[in-house]
Amino acid sequence: MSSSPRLSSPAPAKSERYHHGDLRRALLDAARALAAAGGVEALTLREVARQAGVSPAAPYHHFSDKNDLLRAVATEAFELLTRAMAVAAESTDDPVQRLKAIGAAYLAFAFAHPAEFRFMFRHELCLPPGVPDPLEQAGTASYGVLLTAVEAAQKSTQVRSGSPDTELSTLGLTLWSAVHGLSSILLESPMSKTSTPEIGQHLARSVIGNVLRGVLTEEQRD
Amino acid sequence: MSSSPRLSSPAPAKSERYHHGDLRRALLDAARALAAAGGVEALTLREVARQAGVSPAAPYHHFSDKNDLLRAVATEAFELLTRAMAVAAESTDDPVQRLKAIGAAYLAFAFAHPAEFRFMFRHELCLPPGVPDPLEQAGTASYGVLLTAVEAAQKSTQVRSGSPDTELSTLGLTLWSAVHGLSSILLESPMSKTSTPEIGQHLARSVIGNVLRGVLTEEQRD
DNA sequence: TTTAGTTTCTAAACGCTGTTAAGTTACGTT
DNA sequence: AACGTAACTTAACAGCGTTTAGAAACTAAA
Repeated sequence: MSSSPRLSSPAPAKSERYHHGDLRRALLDAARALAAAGGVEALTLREVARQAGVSPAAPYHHFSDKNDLLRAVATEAFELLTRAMAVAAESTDDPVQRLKAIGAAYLAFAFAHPAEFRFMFRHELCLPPGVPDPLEQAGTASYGVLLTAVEAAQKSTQVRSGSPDTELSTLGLTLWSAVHGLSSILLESPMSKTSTPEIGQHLARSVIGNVLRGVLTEEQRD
Repeated sequence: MSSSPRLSSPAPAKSERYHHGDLRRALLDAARALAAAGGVEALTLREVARQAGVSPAAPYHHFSDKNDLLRAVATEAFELLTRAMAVAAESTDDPVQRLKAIGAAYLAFAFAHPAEFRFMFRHELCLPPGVPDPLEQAGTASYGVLLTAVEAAQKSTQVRSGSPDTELSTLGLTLWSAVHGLSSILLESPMSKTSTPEIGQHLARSVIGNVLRGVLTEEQRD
């Protein structure tokens, strides 16, 4: 008994304990919830602390900065995106369909997490060059899923001839640009309120189809 | 003489006059300069007023809000973009080359005005739906330049057959997505410091070429 | 079990921001 | 010349990010 006194006294509610337990996790979750509810401009460090039930200075023991907190949220969002793209990639064995599935997953992520998507790519979040940057790594990992699928598609289908620029990097960049651009436009445009995720998915299929037709010889229908 | 007393007394320096003359213009210019120098986060309403040599409350006689000032800056940026795209469209008579020129102009604008480009598309700048929004109109005008060129290209070249989705809107959206996505990625990516405008132009040509190949029957080389 | 050391938090303050209210100055008109 | 209006200033408010100093709780060794 005396060796485990904690069992005798019931654990107080997290909000009443002086030491939070996992404040870092709570701060990240609160930040995510605030961004989802009111956009990035509603994401205040003081409000995050308030939601977690701690003082305004408490977050500074877990994040060096407000930017540091935002960077961590963005990094986790990229990890989620990477997983979603990887799951989509495993949904089919056909390389072209796989590319379409990855693009659809990308757009679905943007619609599911609009607030995070809007600041995941902001360059001011990145650390200065030279310093290892988890956000940059997480973004590169997402891009890597696409690049792998592009490479597979290139091997299995003939790359359109007569085009000197259809290297891996250019093909991947073309696809990433098209899908990222579409996601941004649908998300930021005023018409985004009227456009449902279903419309977005349909447009994504069309846009990806258009691009793939330009890049691969084999034509594949929706 | 008495009818034009201003000529007798030399006009005092703008900074010394109580009435600024054209404070609205000065605020817009100062805002643009601040954004160009230090990004959007450096664009403070108080600093804008400081640069214009007026008190922090003065801007409120010309803009209802900080957002209102930002919206005006973004609107003017869209007007500049529209002009640049229109000029590029007139640079050639070939419809496909015209599309490439417009895309290159878009990317060149993004590189020339990165700070403005980064917030021109933020949806929180837009007015609530229903209210006539100059920013939305200016953006639609830019898009219109592209749509007109796409329409011309569709008439002059055969649209690739067997694709049910190659309507005007989808084609335009595909091109806009690809070019906008590429601009965003090049601008926001950490590698953007190393990528020169020339590299960007080259990538733009490749990406647009890839997309056009998917959309139009006639193949045209760079 | 006490003690020392370290981590995690609070309280209070700083300068900055966007914004508003009330008062002042200059302009345009009659 | 006087008045009404528009453009500005001064002063203040709450809220923000951040820092400093100190209190509280956990950890581990004596």
